[in-house]
Amino acid sequence: MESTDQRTDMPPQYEPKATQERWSAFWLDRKLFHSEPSSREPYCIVLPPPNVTGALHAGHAFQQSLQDFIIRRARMQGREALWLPGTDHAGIATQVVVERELAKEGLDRREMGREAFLERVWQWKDRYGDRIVQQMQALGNSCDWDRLRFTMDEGLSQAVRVAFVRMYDDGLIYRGERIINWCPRDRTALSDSEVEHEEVDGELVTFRYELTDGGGHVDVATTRVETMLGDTGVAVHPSDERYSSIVGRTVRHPFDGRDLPVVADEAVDPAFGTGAVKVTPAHDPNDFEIAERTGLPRLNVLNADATVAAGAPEEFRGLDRYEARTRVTEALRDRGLIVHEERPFRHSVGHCYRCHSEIEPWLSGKQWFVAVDRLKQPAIEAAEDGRIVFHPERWKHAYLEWLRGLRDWNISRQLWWGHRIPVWYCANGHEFAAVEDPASCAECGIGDLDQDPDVLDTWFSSQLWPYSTLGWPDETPDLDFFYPTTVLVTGYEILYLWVARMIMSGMYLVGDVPFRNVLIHGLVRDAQGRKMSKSLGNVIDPLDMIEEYGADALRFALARMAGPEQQNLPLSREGIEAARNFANKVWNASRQVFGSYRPGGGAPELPDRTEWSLAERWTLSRHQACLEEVDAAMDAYRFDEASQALYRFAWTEFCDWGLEAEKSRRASGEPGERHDASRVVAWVLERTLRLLHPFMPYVAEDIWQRFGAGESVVVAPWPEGHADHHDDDAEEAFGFVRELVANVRQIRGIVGPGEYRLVVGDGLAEELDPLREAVERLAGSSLVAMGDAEPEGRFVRLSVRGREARLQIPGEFDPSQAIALRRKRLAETTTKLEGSEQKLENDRFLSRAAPEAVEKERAKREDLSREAGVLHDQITLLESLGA
RNA sequence: GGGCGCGUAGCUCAGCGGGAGAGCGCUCGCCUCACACGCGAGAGGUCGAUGGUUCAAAUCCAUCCGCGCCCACCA
Repeated sequence: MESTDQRTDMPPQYEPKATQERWSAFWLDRKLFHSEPSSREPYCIVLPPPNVTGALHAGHAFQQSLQDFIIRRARMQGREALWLPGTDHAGIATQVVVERELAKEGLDRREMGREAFLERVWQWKDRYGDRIVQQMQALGNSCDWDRLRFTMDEGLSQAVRVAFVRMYDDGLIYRGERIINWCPRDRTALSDSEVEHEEVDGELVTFRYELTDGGGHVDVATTRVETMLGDTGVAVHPSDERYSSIVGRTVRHPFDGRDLPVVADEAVDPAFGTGAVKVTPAHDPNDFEIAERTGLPRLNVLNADATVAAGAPEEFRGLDRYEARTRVTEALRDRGLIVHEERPFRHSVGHCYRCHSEIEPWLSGKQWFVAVDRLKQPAIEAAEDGRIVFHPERWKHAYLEWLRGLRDWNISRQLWWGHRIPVWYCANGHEFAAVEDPASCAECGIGDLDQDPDVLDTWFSSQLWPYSTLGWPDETPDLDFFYPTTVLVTGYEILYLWVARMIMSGMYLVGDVPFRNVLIHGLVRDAQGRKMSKSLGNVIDPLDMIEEYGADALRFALARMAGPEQQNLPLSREGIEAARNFANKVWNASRQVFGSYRPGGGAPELPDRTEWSLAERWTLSRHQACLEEVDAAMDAYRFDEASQALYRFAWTEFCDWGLEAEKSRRASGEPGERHDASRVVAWVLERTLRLLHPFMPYVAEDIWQRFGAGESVVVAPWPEGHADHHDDDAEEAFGFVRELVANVRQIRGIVGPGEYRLVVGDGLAEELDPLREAVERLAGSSLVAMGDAEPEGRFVRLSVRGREARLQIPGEFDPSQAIALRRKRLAETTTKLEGSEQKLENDRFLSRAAPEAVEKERAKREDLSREAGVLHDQITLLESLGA
């Protein structure tokens, strides 16, 4: 037999760093993560592409770990498992980063011009685009790196154009002049989903419009006084009798003398404020619609940077919007038109999801929109009839509600970095969309063409991700084989921004759902549930954690908190450390096993059933239970449960009892016998490593390789269960042993070291005989049968599961001495306890102590009280031993 | 305004109709020949409050209190 000692190169502590480097290289070298269409069952996950210029954070680490757990298991289960990675160009985010870089050099993109600027962005991308990919690899992600894609690479850009043109020609994309969400800082339009609403403490100002004919006035309230510069009317409810006499008349604008009609419209709530509302069509979506219905004109009084524009009276031009607010209020006050000064008013204001500036509802000129009415119906049905399943299911309802209320999607951005809108305008006023850059007008043939200057919303390309990465619009073998993908793993924060749109576009462009399952997870927070932020100083950098504790530890810690119902996922250094300790535990269990087991060719094989000891039967039974739990949990995407089951089995069952019980058997005997005695634990270990591999691939691989059972645990078969390993008798019998041992240990802990003898009746002795060595080792006592006779000396009666035993304690033991010691300590504790109580009492009467100090004192009293209880119990036990 | 989630051991959470659990932290004893990133033994909870359904409720229902999130064209 080949007899190399697998343990000689296993140090007492697992060393993650070298292990990770070694096996990463090995996996990539062998292309174990590469996948092609085959006769196997397809299993595909597309990675939600992180920002190409971003850095890997704890949220990425978590989300990607979940995907890796899934795909590694699927691969072992014999599926053709593809995890397709990539990065996103992230329009605004990237453009802003590069603009900031340029600003350091004193450069401005508008001065550089579009082409030069884009060149700089590409340089940036080439320089930093690999960084996040390398970071993803450091996690141990088993992505098919040969298929790495980027939303602006050639193929995906082509997909964007085809999608656009198809939707344009089908009337689903149109250009229109509507109120949009404008970010004055990024100077671009945003979709509704990119606006975050926040409650803000504002002020409600009521001011007065005098009727032009001098016959009275009407008061209106607003939180945005400055927009009154753009008012073109006043609206009241049609059935509001207070105002019926002034409908149709006009009021005079105090600053520029314009006459503003008073109109009637259903949208006005008569119960709010004065029941009359100023109408600013160019700066408020509601007002825009009122103006549409009533024919009021639109007057734009803001520039793109939210300063007051030329359409406004001269005295306010050029002012910033907030400054204008103050100045307009002052001007109104000067004219005696303020009815109520500012009243505190809490209302919700939109903010840019990127830069957090206040969003300006603005009439920016023509923008491009996707009409959603025809797109959303199939997307609704796909979720309703279960072609797409949400995990947890409650997100389905959120998704459906959002879709039902969805309005047209603004997709044009006034940026340069992104997919330029493939629409051209000719000198004759024709407009057309084209996949390839045209040389002449599609309608009149003249060559004088201008391409639309805007680029598409980043999410327009992202929504194509599940199929554009597989080759769409071409009907590639990949697309045919892997689409629809199996499961999408993502956070709830982009359910609308991204997930819903992938479903809508996938249904429309490809004709089928983009994925069959959607796994929605929570957000990674710190141990106190707070968001990780630099200002709080609570950021856990996954790369630091990998450096310090190893990738396996980080992954396992992430797995353990992956409960699906949580919105917050607390990640702490302590949790990662605990996972690191677990990896080390597995490592050392292997050292133990390889101390006697000598791998032959192939995986360990179980000896014949008749040769299993009780401890082995119990271990195999527990292992089978563990396997079933892991399978059920992973099928339900419950990685917290799966990792918990593995932790419990590997540590508290396999190591603490399974391995310990076998130690004595292996300690004695010849080398050959030792090997035989290890076959069961070796078999269990090898299979446990396979179960552990999706979570802790590096340590699993490093140990697994020592069995010489195959190329790599990455492609080893996922363990099949052995239902016949369930062994209720062994569970019962060994459970009894565990309890008996625990009882003995408890007494030994109190009495102290020495020679103990566990004395049992003949019947029980016979039952325990096969376990004699294990029991003696675990309990630290020799086992003797004495029939019904009383043992000599001092002993404690034990009653475990209805069976009686007596533990004879060391002859030299002197209870009175032990009791005296305990009594002394009890007296000390009691004194301290009384002191503590006295102190609390004094503090209560004098109420002078700081609350924190009182709390601390209370905790101290609690501790002392508990200690006294424990000592008391010990004294009682010792006294029962008789003096 | 509409919807959703959460309140269980000091901390973070699992359990969701019949035994109150895990990790970390804490106390005590141990460098026991795989592991001190360890071993053994402990302490610690009226499962947010009230009422109801049930033979039985942390677990189901109702109300309330306290956190948090999402959606919404609240001037």
